[in-house]
Amino acid sequence: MEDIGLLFDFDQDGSTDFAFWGQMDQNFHFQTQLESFLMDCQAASGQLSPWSTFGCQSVFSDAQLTLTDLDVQSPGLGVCAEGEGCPADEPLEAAKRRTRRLVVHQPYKVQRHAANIRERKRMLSINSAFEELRCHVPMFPYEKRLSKIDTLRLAIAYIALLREILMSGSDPKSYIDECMKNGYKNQSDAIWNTSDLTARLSWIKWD
DNA sequence: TAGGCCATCTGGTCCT
DNA sequence: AGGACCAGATGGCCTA
Repeated sequence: MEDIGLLFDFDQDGSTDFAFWGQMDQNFHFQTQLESFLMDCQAASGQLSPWSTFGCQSVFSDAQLTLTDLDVQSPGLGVCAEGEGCPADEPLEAAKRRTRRLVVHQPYKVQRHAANIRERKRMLSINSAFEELRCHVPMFPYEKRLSKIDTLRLAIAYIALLREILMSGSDPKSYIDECMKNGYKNQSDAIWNTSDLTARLSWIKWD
């Protein structure tokens, strides 16, 4: 039984986009396992842009085994070595050809890469939440994308103002107009410039 | 060119 | 033990 690791760099930027590792014994059916894994990758890549193309390069320059080893030990796979001018097949085949098999002498490295990938996915989900939040805070039509910190601060100020409107029981539009005329005094300590906030709200269609 | 913003990597800590 | 979460470090990109 030996450890193997597969590292995928789909966008060919030199960093690992997906890692897969496990143990392999004599009965290990490499092709089946790899195909099923690549199907997972394809499914995942649909959600995790920018993984749009398959192009794999080993990130371990000191890999102990190469595609030649893979060829010998998994004769059914039909892979060819880099630079052999393989025909352009569908992405799955291309990925298989470019996949590197590694004997993991550095299990920490592989685990670290897997952790990096998870962290990247986590950050992607946070960023998508920020995008969603940006859609719910008042923006000027001509305004460029808000930074994360500005999005948070504006959201805080916006929520505070909405609460005040609710508490006042008055019509939102006239409340905003009044704020524009007299200057909005925020009851909270929101960092966001409050006159800027009311100006933003004046763009909102309240009916 | 400095400063702001961001993505990524990394190691530490907490949680399941 | 492994994954989630977090914060610090770093480097790239953009803008004033």
